[in-house]
Amino acid sequence: MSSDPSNPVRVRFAPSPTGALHIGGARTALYNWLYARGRGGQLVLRIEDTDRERSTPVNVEQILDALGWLELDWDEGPISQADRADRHEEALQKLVDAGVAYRDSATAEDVAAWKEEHGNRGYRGTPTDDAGAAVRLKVPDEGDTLVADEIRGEVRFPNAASDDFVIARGDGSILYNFAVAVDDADMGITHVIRGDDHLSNTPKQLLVMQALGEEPPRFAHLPLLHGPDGKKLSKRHGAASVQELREAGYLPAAVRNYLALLGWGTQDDTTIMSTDELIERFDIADVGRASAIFDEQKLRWLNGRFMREMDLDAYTEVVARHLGREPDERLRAACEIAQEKAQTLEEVWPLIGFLFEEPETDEKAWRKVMKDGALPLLGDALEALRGVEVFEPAVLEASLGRILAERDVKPGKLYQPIRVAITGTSVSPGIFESLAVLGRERSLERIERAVQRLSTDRGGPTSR
RNA sequence: GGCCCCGUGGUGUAACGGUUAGCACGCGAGGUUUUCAACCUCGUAGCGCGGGUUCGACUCCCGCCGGGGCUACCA
Repeated sequence: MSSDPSNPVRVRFAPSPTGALHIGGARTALYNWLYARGRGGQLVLRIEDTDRERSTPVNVEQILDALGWLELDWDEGPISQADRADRHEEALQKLVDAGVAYRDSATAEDVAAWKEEHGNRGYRGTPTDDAGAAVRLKVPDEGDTLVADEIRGEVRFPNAASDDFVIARGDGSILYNFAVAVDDADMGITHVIRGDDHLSNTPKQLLVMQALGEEPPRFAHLPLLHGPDGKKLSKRHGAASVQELREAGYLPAAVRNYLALLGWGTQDDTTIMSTDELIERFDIADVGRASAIFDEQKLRWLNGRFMREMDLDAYTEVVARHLGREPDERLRAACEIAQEKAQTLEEVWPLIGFLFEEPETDEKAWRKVMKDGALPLLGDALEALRGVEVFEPAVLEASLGRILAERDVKPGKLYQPIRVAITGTSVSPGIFESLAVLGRERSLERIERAVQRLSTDRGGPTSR
């Protein structure tokens, strides 16, 4: 686990630049980061800003933003591939001059035809002088290209089955498998940790590095992530990107913990870990080989654990940021009584909203709770609340408790009507705490209103 | 078609050539309780299939089945 300071670990992460940071990509980034941090190295980003084929808008900012939210830090690699063009051209020329790459005018159809004739073998082209032809790398006919994968072990790819693949288009622009190999070498990348879908690309990149005479990095290919239906994870599976996770009210620390556990586990069954502990314990060699399904339920649970363990100031802070409010005293008081109940930041407001604005009454809850007996009990409650010395939970509990004894009713008979009266719903923080934070004046107001409505309903046509 | 990867309960995982196959989420039951949560207790459910190797396979080998990836002048 020790790192050689003269040869620092540099792991690189290359997210797809076409949109939001996908959850699978986030896990890859996290593993890269944990591994780098655990070795005293750094995470290096390589983002392609060119996407000519699909012509989708490239959104680098969005990805950097998501990584920042996850609280991962990085070293910026080449963001603009245009800036790398000279270097790519140079490497390409070197290979052509050395005769390990050659121009070939064959088109995709030509290659298909060639395979028709030669069977399922790797395509081998015919060198041409045509300067407008694509450049292909020569792949040996014999032997295997060996990928020494940190997770999969040694994987062999027979060279004979591999095409002389195109590394530069006819117009001179270079292709991905060539560009990454050159960039990784130039950036001094020591480890490439990425999705399984790149395993088959690895021999190509290895071949390029070999031809260039560069020392290849170590590779680790992670199992892919799928949605609950077993299909590739996508939008229709709910939250599929880091941005959506943030909007749903998850905490970065919880997301890191959860993502780390998606493909990796500890031998002693530890589940909840701080990020320092993750860094300490994580090793890429321990990552599993089977693809995993992203299931939000466990994330919710884990997030709830993290939220409950925060200290009140920090909690108030993140809640305020999520709600776009000021973390003032009132919000702090609201957070205090709601903290143990919410699993995500999104769930906080429904619990405390009644403290900030007039609640809308949940009619279903009203009908369920405002039954016979509610009216006189609410009357008693009003009286008790008016007469109470200080509006504090313990005092309120004692005072309202006396009504229970006098009337000989179960607690729910009294507390649920009060709850619905002041919060509008049957689900809220503790009733005494809720009353205390809401304050005497507004509590009385809302209960009076409920009493009024109850009285009216009784005499109305809907009563029996 | 060719090449490659993968297969432990519903989900994420742990372990091991020999254990009653562990833990967590979920789910179910009970407890606690002013609602909902939280918390506590108990429970539920798994080694894809078939051959080998072995005294003994979830574990090693082969085949099959199933899932996935690559097979672009995409990244």
